[in-house]
Amino acid sequence: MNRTRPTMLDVAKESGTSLKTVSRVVNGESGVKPELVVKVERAVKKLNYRHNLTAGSLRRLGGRTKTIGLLLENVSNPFSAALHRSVEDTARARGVEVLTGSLDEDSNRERELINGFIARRVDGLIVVPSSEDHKYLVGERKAGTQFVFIDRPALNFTSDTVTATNSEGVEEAVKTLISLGHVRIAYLGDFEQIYTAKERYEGYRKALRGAKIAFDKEVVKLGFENEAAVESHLIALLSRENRPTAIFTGQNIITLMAIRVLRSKNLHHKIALIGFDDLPLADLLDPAISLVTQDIHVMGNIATQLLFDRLDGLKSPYEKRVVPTTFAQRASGLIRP
Amino acid sequence: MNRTRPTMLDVAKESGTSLKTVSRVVNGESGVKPELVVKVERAVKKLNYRHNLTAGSLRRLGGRTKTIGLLLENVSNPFSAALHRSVEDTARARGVEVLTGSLDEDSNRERELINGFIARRVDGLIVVPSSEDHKYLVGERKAGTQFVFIDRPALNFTSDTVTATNSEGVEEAVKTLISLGHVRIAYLGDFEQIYTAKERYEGYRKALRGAKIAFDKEVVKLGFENEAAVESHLIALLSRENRPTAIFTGQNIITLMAIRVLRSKNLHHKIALIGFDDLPLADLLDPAISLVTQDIHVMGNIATQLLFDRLDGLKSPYEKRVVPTTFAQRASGLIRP
DNA sequence: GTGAAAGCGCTAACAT
DNA sequence: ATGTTAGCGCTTTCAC
Repeated sequence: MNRTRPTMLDVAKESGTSLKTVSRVVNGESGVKPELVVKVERAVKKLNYRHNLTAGSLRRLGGRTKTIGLLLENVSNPFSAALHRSVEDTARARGVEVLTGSLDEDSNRERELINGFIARRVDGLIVVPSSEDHKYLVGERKAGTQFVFIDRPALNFTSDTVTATNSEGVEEAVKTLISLGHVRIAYLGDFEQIYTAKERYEGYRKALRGAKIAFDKEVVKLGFENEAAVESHLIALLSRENRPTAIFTGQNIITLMAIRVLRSKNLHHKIALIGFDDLPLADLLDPAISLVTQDIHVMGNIATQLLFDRLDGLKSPYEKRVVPTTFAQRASGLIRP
Repeated sequence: MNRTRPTMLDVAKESGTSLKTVSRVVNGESGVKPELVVKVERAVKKLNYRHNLTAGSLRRLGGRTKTIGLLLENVSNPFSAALHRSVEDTARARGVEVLTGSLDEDSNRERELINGFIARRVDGLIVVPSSEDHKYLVGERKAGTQFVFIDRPALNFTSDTVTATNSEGVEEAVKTLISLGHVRIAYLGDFEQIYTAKERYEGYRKALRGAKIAFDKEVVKLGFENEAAVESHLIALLSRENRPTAIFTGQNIITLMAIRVLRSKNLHHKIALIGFDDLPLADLLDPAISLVTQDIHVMGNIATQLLFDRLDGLKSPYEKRVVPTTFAQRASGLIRP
């Protein structure tokens, strides 16, 4: 516990060289006589020396720690977890480690975590934002910390951003429902404050407008406090006389709930359903569930690469990268009115 | 980019106090006159000062960084992701951040990541191990880094460990199959080198032994190179004349494949299936899938707390905590031979 | 090619 | 209650 780790000076003494030579060897710098390299390496092994990167970053020009931060909605949801993996893979190739945290749609938590990560001097941050104002980051960027936003753009803060074609993806899917003859198409999504929720909802409205279907607010609901609220809303919706013949769900938890409720009412073969975001096993359900999905791997990869480009000094205008969604049409989306 | 962040000295000058007073205020230490606190806080705000925790840890007794490392099998698989979240929550309550990494059952990757995290001077590590020998950690622990193993124990390295009742959980489930009259019960699991795989398989054998059912190696297979191998094995298994009447799958990807293959052969209502590990939507499939699941949240919480206890100086013998599994019996596990 | 000295931003130890 | 000084382990700078 209290024994302190050996330092470069200890290694220098053990190997009969100097501090600086040890530093050169440990950092793989060229221009050290091979026999000294061997001596140093022997001493490193003997003393079980471990380089202290954090001490080095203190003096190093630019102060880089080779650590980045990743802020997700919730590390345990499948979308966040997949994003995490793709960021990790891209970072790994560069010897960069990643600090992670869950924001739970809480703007205070966003600020706390960003502060916590900056206190640990991450080189940059990849953020799925949970707040509605990011101008507090201006000072951080000036101080050298880079930011890339993913899934949702920053607000009041121009920055590199990677998003999906939320609106277009939904529009395409809803259009297929319309082409099957559906007119009363319900839409259940997240609160409009959430960028992706707003975009997806916009796609739904565009599809209706394109087909000249009158908008019916009775079958639209945005924002649910919890899963139970989704459930009771669906039950009410399906109990109406003039119930919808198709449902579009703008998020995976809502989709899940819709599957459950349709089933419990034995309507799963009668009412069409298309959801946004992937759902494991969706193709094995009866009926198989139609989904609009995002290419998470590509999104994470682009975001991480963009962050590294900025850290490497890229000075071009901030980029808005948009990654196409995929429409997996399956039986639940092919049910006719 | 190149502008350097303000330091405590800058804040001291700006506020007309000294370095040490700023340090006291920033660290929330008591015994500073309220008016000085105000002055310092004003200067902090004005200069946009951000405390540098890594610099502090260099001099601080014990050298703690308030950062821990978490090594998982793969951050994007549901088990790892859930574990991650529970560790994060427990760590958050203490102001500790977490560095994460995926090992992919690769022992080299385990050493690399542990070295990388130690180079960043994490206070401790929570590890789902992927190697077969951990005596290389003895020196690290002596140097002050603490370790807790989760899901699987360390080898050749005595340490705190949190595991589930793998064997007992499988035994109970297989016994219910036997009680329904099944005799030819297939077992498909992971390679025996993986601790949990071995334990689960042991539970299967115990259940057979207890019922005096002769062991039949024809229906047992441990270890698959990839998903396709699982699939082809299952197809062969189910094409036999004397095919099994029930299947136990020791891991979620194998369970998934079993669901798919049974369905494609239209045997999903004829052959019983029970799997290990949770599967989202399992209760919505037809038939609903019986599963033996782990209480991941509890496991992560215990492991993290144990790590903090050690960091706080707990000197008692290393603990082996075992968390009970749960058997969710559903239709697929109730099919009779 | 190698080393000595200074100093990164902070906390510890010791004044005052 | 506040300030001063040394030094954590490293990289930089510059001298040899």
